[in-house]
Amino acid sequence: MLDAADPAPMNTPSRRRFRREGEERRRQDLIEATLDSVAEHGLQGATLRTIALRAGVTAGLIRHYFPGKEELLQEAYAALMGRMTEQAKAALAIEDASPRQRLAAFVTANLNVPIIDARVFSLWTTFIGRAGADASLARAHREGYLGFRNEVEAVVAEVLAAERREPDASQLRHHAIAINAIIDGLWIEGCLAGDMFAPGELAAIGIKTVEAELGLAPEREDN
Amino acid sequence: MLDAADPAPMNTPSRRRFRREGEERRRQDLIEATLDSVAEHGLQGATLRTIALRAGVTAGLIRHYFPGKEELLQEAYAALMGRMTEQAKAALAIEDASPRQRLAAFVTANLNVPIIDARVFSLWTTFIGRAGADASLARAHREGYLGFRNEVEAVVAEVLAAERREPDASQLRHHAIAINAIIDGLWIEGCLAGDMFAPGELAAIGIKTVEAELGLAPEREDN
DNA sequence: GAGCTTGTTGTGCAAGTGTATAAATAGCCC
DNA sequence: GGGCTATTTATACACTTGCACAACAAGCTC
Repeated sequence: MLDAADPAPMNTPSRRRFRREGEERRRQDLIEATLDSVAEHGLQGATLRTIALRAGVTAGLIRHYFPGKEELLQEAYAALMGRMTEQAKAALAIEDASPRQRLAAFVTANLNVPIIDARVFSLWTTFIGRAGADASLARAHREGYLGFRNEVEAVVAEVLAAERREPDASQLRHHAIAINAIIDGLWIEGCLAGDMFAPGELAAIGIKTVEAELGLAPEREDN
Repeated sequence: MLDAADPAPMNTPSRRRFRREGEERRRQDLIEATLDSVAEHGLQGATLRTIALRAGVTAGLIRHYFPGKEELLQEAYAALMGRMTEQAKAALAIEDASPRQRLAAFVTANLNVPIIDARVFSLWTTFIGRAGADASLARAHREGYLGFRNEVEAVVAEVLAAERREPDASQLRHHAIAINAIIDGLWIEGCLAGDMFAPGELAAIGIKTVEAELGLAPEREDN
């Protein structure tokens, strides 16, 4: 049971067998393994050896694709951010829908899987927590946030225009900030304690709250 | 200028001088040093030596007050949570005010310093990020969150009662979840990019959004 | 298939980690 | 002031970490 590392019975010094993967494939695998490691045990658990093990290679290989651990983490964070904003924006791109429907679809998309996901949340917190200290991280976040908020602001403008309302720039900005906050806040609640909410409940609350913020007449119901 | 660590000119093997502080004081200092270290460099940077240096003692002393690093971190987290919920609830305790005023004061308090603070946010993210993996952390958070939400729900009930409204339990719950999300979301935006908002702007948006969610008539203004 | 390139492994190392423990001294009690 | 005790320092140790580098073999080219 002990020392089961040697398949050959004799003193074969045989190395581990391996395959040469394409460069892009390896980088992708390493980045994914990095995200997995960070999500599971935080930055602490993301050691080169852990990452390599998860990617099915040995630690030394990482240095062949990345100058150092720091760069690997940065690329992993960039990949994460890219995926998140891409998914969020995709929800806005539905065709043949009224502005109000598109806004509702946007809220719904952001308050269900796969956006509501404990793994993504864990990654977000570990990286974003360092934004206060790391300037490049802070800038990356700010750009992503502003991009997101501008998307929201654009839809809000369409929704209000369809309602014959004419908000000025300041009001639009306030609406966008508020709606962004509603989505973020509900997203956190869902990620941290998804089992406390019925399926679709967060999305329903989100839509109702957003429409109240914009002063849209509710479909029906009182109080 | 270099090697100024030895006050005695000769080969004195003199140990570092020290003072015996009270037990409670030392524990408090160590916990504070821990929070500072975590806030500044994350869990990675919070080594026993770093913490001890910040607390003005040597690393070995920590083991005299805490069984191990794990326990020190747990106590530090508990202290942080306690302080946060205490501050938040204190804002609700103002006397001689209408329910609506108390709610507004609550929102305002949570969207200004010292609640909006990059250091606290950094601490929150580093600890909460591990809630997905660490069960005790998750439970601690859930209790704090539910306590907070129940406070909100109680004020909401008072506000609506003062308006002669009679929401049922489900509606109350939805309002509390939504308001909680609004505060959390705006809190994050303020912590991450406080300089993007004018002083008091977040609080103003928060109050407006919360009152819209509850269907309270705005003081004045349109659109 | 021989040979070459380079992706990949394995080992080594210095720095740093948490923990254990012995030595020293600060400050109280008499 | 002398002696005791527990706080505090200092050192040691086993272990992990990121990184450097030499050896190796996978798979292409001819």
